[in-house]
Amino acid sequence: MRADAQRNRARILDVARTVVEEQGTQASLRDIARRAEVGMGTLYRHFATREELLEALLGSRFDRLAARAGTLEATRPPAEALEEWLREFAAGAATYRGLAASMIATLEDDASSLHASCMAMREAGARLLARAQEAGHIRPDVDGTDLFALFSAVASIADVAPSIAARRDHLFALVMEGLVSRSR
Amino acid sequence: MRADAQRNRARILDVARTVVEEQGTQASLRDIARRAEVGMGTLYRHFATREELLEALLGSRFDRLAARAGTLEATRPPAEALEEWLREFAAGAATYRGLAASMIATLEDDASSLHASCMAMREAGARLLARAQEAGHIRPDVDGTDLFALFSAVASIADVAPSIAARRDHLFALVMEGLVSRSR
DNA sequence: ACCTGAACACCGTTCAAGT
DNA sequence: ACCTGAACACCGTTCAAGT
Repeated sequence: MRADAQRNRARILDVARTVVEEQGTQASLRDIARRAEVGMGTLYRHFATREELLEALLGSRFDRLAARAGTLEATRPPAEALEEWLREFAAGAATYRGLAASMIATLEDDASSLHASCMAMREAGARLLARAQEAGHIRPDVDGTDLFALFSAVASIADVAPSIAARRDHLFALVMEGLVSRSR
Repeated sequence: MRADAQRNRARILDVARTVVEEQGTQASLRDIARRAEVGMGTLYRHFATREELLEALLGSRFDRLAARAGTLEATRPPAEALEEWLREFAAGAATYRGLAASMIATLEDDASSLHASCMAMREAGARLLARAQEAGHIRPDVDGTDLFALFSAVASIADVAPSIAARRDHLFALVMEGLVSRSR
């Protein structure tokens, strides 16, 4: 990559981080280009879609969270590992406004650049879920998609309604309760 | 109201119903005006905000659901009344794509034309919740806002991801499980 | 009193023209 | 190779001009 291209790419990512922090994952791409002092075409050349930009911004976080599931699986009892992972997942989903919604969109759209890293992360969580189910802690009629859907749903609504954001943890706890086996 | 104004209003509402059915609550207002064969100014004269239009489209549904809570309270045992009402609430939230999200937005925005009717409906649900709590069926640490947040969250995510829409009922059931008292 | 549609300020996306 | 910025097709919202 040419040196000026490299510089532009870095500038765009830098500015994008700030703008997404301010406006959420639906931030204006035009605004990002403007503030990076770069033509629209340059932004599109480096990131052909909004999802490519988000992947560059967030992909490593998803990878880290996927790896984290492996660590927790090796070091903690099943129920505790799952709960801790979900706590970290929820915290990650709150990184940027709209992120939970972007992750949900990824479910349907396997052309999305966020698809692969999100799926890997979901699958890592699903393994912790399966382990907790084998240990009898979690209802057997729940799968990884249910888990992801419920936690993402609560995260995405909290993004949109600040008054609900205040009770995020409580809502996560209530959802968690619903997944726990009745007879232990 | 002048006769032509009355006709225009009716036309707009008619077309809006169709377009919102097609595109969801975020439907293009321009498109509605176009298809109603009416100037943009006319649409704005009759419905100053998108929420006013939605209220005209949906207000009576909310009122009906609020009234339904009273009926259920009078005719069914507490737990059953709450569950049935939530079932109907969830079905209503699925009327239009984006409706659950619009209702959630209403929480923060008390200037919204949907605010009053939504709040009345939520309060009706909250009364059923309180009754089920007094009967010991539902955890005491849940309030009407929790109830609304959780069910709306699941409804709104199902709007966005068809693959999740298929398991709506299952997700509602899981959430419901989380609200039920452990010791009965 | 009410209606129309152009005007304005924004998008996202594409692409001819430049270096 | 890469960049620029105008062009295009859309928005929502407002408002002068018409009837």
